[in-house]
Amino acid sequence: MTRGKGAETLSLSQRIRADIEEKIMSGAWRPGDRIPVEHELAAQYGCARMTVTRATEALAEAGLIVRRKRAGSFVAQPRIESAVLGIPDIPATIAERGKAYDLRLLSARRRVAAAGGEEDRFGGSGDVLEIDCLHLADGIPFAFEHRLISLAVVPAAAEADFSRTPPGTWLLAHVPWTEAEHRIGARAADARAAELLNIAKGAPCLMLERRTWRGDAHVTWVRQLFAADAFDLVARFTPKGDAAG
Amino acid sequence: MTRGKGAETLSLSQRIRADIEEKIMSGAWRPGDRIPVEHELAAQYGCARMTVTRATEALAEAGLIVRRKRAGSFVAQPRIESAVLGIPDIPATIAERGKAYDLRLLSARRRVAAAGGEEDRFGGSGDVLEIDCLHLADGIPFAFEHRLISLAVVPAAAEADFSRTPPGTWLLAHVPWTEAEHRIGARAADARAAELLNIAKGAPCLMLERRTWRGDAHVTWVRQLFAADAFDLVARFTPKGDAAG
DNA sequence: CCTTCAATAATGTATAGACAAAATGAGCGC
DNA sequence: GCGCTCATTTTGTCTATACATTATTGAAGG
Repeated sequence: MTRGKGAETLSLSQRIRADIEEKIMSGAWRPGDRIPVEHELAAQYGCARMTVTRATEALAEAGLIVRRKRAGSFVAQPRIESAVLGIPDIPATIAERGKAYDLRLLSARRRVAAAGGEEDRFGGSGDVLEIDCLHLADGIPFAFEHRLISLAVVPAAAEADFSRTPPGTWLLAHVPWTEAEHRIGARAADARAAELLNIAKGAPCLMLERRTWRGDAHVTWVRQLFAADAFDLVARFTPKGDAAG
Repeated sequence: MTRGKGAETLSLSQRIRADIEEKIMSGAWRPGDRIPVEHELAAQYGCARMTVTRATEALAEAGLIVRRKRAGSFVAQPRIESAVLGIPDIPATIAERGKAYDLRLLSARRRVAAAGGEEDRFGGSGDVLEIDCLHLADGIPFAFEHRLISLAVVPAAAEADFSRTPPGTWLLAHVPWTEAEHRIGARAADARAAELLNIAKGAPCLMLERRTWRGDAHVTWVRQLFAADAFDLVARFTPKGDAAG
C-alpha cells in the first residue's frame, strides 16, 4: 500500500540510497544537516566512491539532498508542497495574491479514533486531534477546513498553537511525509459550510481531501472546502512527473 | 517557459541523454522502437560505455525508455496520463468502474484561432480544430468536453474520426507531450451544460481545464465538466513527484 | 584589519575493464 | 515437432583511478 518498491534485492548503490533516504525521512538527519562525505560513506560500505556517488546523485535528482562542491552534501529544505502538487499551502496562496491571511480556529479537541472504520488507521494509540478552522483572506472566508492529526505519529501536535499557525503549515514544517493521497471534487455547500463561507446553501464548492502518510503511519487527514469563485487549483507538469511554477 | 534547463554546458552524458530525448520527443524514434545498443552509442560518441549507461539509466528512470537485458533499450509506450497525474483518460476511468463507455460527438469544425488573445498561441498557421463532445457511462452523461487542437502541430488530427475515438485518447496515443498545465475548480452548471449532463441548472460541477505543449508548441486546450456526484479526481503522490495507483 | 591569493577538500565527470544476470535463439536429442 | 541445454548478446552493477571544477579556508602581504 505505501511504498512502491518491494523487497527485491537492491543493488549496493540502491541500498546506500535507501539508507540515506531512511535517515532523512525518519528525521534522524534534518534539513540543512550535512551528510557524510562520499569517501567516508565509501569506506563505511567498503565500496568505491563511484558507487556512493550514484546514490547521492539520484538523491539529488529526487530533490532530497543538495550537493555542493567543496562544501559537501546537505539534506534539502522541505519543498513547499505546492511546488510538487500544485496544491498550495493556504497562507502562502493568500499571500501570493497580496491579501492578508487570517486564521480562525473553530474547535480543537483530543479524542480516540473510532475503531473499525476509516479512522482506526491512525497509529497505535488511536489518539487523534480533531480540528476545525476557517482560513480568511482580507477578512473574507476563503476555506473551511476539517482535520484529524494522529497524536501517535505527531505527539508534538498536542502542544502546537493552532490558533496562530494553521495546522497544515505547521505539519509541513514539522513532519516529513512519504506519501499523500488526494481526492478532489465539487460539492454543494451544506448549511454549516454555507454559513461559514458566507455563500448560499447549495452553492458549488471545490472540495479537497488529503491523507498523508509517513512510512506506514497515517499522519493526517484533511478536508477543505473552497467557494467556487474563491479558488482554482493550478498545476504544471512534465511527463516525468516534474512540477514547475 | 517550457524547458527548465538553460543552455548551460552539458556534460557528455547529459548531452547523450538530451540527444536521445530529442529523437523521442520529435517523433523520429517512436514508441516501441529499439534504440542503438550502448556500446554502439559509445563508439559513436567516442566515449566509454559507462558514460552512455548513465544517460540511458536516467532516461529509464524518467520513464522515457525501457531497458531490457539481452533485448536492448526501447522507447517507452506513452504512459496513460493518469499514471502521472491522477487525471485519467475518460474511457479508461469509465471502464474501470465496469461501465460501458459511449461517445457522442456534438460538433467538430476547423477554424482559425482568434488573434491577439489566448488562442494565438496555437502554432504558426493558427488553424485549430474545435470539438464539443459528451462522454457517457452506461448511457448516462458523464462529462462534457470542449476542446481545441492545433492543426499546425497535429495535422493528422484533421483526418481522425472523433466520433469513435475521443480526442483526448487519440492525442495521448499519437502525440508525445512535454508539458501540461491544469486548472481545477468547481463551477455551477450553465444552461447548456445542465441540459447535456442532465442535471439542474446551477448544480455543482467539477471543472478540469488542461493545456498541453510539445516543446514550445501549444498542442491542445480542453475544458471538461463533470457533475459533482459523477466523479472525483484521486491522486497519490510521494514527495519526489512520483505517482502511483 | 582588510585584501589577495594559493592550497585544499569536496563534488563532478569520465575511463577502461570486469563480472553478473537475464533473455534470446540456435542446436541437439528424442 | 517438442522440449532441453547452452552459447551469445545486451543490460546491470561495481571497481579503481584520474583529472576537472569549485567553494572554502587560511596564510601572506599590504
